[in-house]
Amino acid sequence: MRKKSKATSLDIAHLAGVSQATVSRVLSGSTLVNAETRKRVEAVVRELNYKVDRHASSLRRQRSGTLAMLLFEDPTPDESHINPFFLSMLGSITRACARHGQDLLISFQQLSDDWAGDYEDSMKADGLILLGYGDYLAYQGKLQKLVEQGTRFVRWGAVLPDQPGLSIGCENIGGGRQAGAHLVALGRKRVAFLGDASTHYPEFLDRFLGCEQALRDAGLTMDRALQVDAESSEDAGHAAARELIARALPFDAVFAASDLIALGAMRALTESGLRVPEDVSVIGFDDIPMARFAHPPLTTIFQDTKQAGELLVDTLMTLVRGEAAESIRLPTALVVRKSCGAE
Amino acid sequence: MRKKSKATSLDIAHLAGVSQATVSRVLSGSTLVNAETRKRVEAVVRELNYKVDRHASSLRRQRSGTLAMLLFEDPTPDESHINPFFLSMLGSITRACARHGQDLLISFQQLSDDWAGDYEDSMKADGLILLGYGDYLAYQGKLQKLVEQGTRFVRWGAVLPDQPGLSIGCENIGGGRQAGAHLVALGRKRVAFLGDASTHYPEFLDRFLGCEQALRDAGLTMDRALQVDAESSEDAGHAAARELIARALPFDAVFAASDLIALGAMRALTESGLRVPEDVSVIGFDDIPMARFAHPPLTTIFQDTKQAGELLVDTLMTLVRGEAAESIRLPTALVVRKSCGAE
DNA sequence: CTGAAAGCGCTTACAG
DNA sequence: CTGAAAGCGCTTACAG
Repeated sequence: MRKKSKATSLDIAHLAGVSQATVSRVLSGSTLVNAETRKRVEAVVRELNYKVDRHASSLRRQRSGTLAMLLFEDPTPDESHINPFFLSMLGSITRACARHGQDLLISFQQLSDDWAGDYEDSMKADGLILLGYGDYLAYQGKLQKLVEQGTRFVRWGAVLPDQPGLSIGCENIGGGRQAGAHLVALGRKRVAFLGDASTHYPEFLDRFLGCEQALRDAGLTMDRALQVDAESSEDAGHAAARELIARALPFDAVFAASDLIALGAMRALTESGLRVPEDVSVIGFDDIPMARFAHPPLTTIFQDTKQAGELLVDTLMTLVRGEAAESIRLPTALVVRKSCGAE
Repeated sequence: MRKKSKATSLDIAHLAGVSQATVSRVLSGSTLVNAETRKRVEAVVRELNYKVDRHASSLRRQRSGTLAMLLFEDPTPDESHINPFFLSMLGSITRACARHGQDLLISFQQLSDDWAGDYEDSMKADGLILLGYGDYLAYQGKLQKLVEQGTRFVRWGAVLPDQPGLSIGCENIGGGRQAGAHLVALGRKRVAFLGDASTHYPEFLDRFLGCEQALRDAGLTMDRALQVDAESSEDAGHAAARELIARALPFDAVFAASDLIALGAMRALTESGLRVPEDVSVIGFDDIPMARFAHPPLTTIFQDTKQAGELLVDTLMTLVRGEAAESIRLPTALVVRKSCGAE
């Protein structure tokens, strides 16, 4: 059942009556080939449906023509579930790779894995796209080492001043401000924040800080007693909201650091007899597909995952070509639905 | 900024005082190595953080150690959006590949692309996982050619009698029966079907047929005038439901061929002033993540995407090893929520 | 514009 | 158990 052995460039050369080197030149689009010769070779190539052997080519060129997308998540290493926010980037990352003529490898990684070793040193990939929430401080050192090794990578996440390597992320502070301002405009005064708000989770922290700024502009403050840690998952959101309720402090709005947290929180709120948005406004962050199906539909801060995916790949390719590139912060947008009580 | 040139097996050999061949044997886990020698080599390997060059290894072995997951969708070739049903398989496919020590390549494909050529002939992948809804009849010939070429592949889809190659799919007829039986038990008598129900879309057809059987068992019939074509998307579901309503025939239930169709249909129904589930029961198929967030939460037929992903990879690897494998049909399960009016 | 030749870094018969 | 050697299928200086 093994197929008839594949044609090689030497076979093509014989059939076209040229040297193997010339076949290679034709296929790599070299200009150093006579038009006639090129035609002849191309005809044979088409006829035999010949394809350049990727490994031989990569071995010789010392370039794999492949990018690796590594997903790492602290919480559930054995889960086959992927954070929907990253999932929504997958499509545009895949397409952007195709546009650059690159193949895309995808893999789950633990914090303990040797990312550069497994993908770059083994020549499997020319560059890495790092996606994943998790304790930033915990893998900062790891990123530092990647930089020292000269590994080419780009990560999605907060764009921080002294970070190792490049990031594509969104305007988390700006997004937080949009959320806070919306809540303020609706007359909310006691805003709870669900999600970690420490330097371990800089994206969440910036969202918190942005919201705080918006409240301050309105002469209000964020009460730290209304902040509950939560990683980005529905269950964590549910637990955090229950904890918030248990604290028995008054609040009239919940700003969830992510939509998943917001979804879990709405469930907990409803279970406790609190009405959304009548009793409490809920606003999320991300605008994942599930957000608009929530009940009530979730008002949230949109992050442009399509553009994010493209930028991630474009930036990485710039690095792979050996050119300089910079971190980028994407603007966010408020998406008003029903969960805050607007309209 | 290029990193210091990578160590090769020859470097390791020199440092360990053995031949390059021995280093290779140690790294490929050969038993033909003295325990002492092995220790010595492994120590050097660890110290230099040496990794076998993937391309040199694959070129020599004539095996890529990689599987390719090809997603093809007719409708929106330029969209970066992926059908959520396939997205939910991605996690388990990724993990299953890791378990088999295989890398996973992911790519969008057009029906016109040369799948085998681009991935197998070029040695990029040892086998293909084909995912995608689309006109079965249109690519049946293509699958036939893959078989003739000896390309190793497995697809997700209907398990049909004379199909080319192997499929992993679910019991579509059984699932259709479960849907029909549930509707019947609820007293519904005029069941509409949203989705293509022809041999071009065998999965949808089987679901239709299964539902029809369940109705027949109860002395009822499916009225073909209540069937409206729709591909698996929310917009198509919305349009199909509008078309159904426009036909002005009485119906008290909608069986959507997929959850996406059901979601779009519920929206159209509501817009037309019909209440779900009071006026019309709606049941979907797939149980995508969005289903339980729908309003009302969508009753649907569950397909085990986690197991599907594992089976897809396991079966493909069996083929890659040159062993015989078979198509598999997975059981479905009724998931009762609120959209049919049960409870 | 074209060909002969070297070499990318491995794996695996072949000898010993 | 180990080493010397061939060769996987390309790309790319080097000559002409």
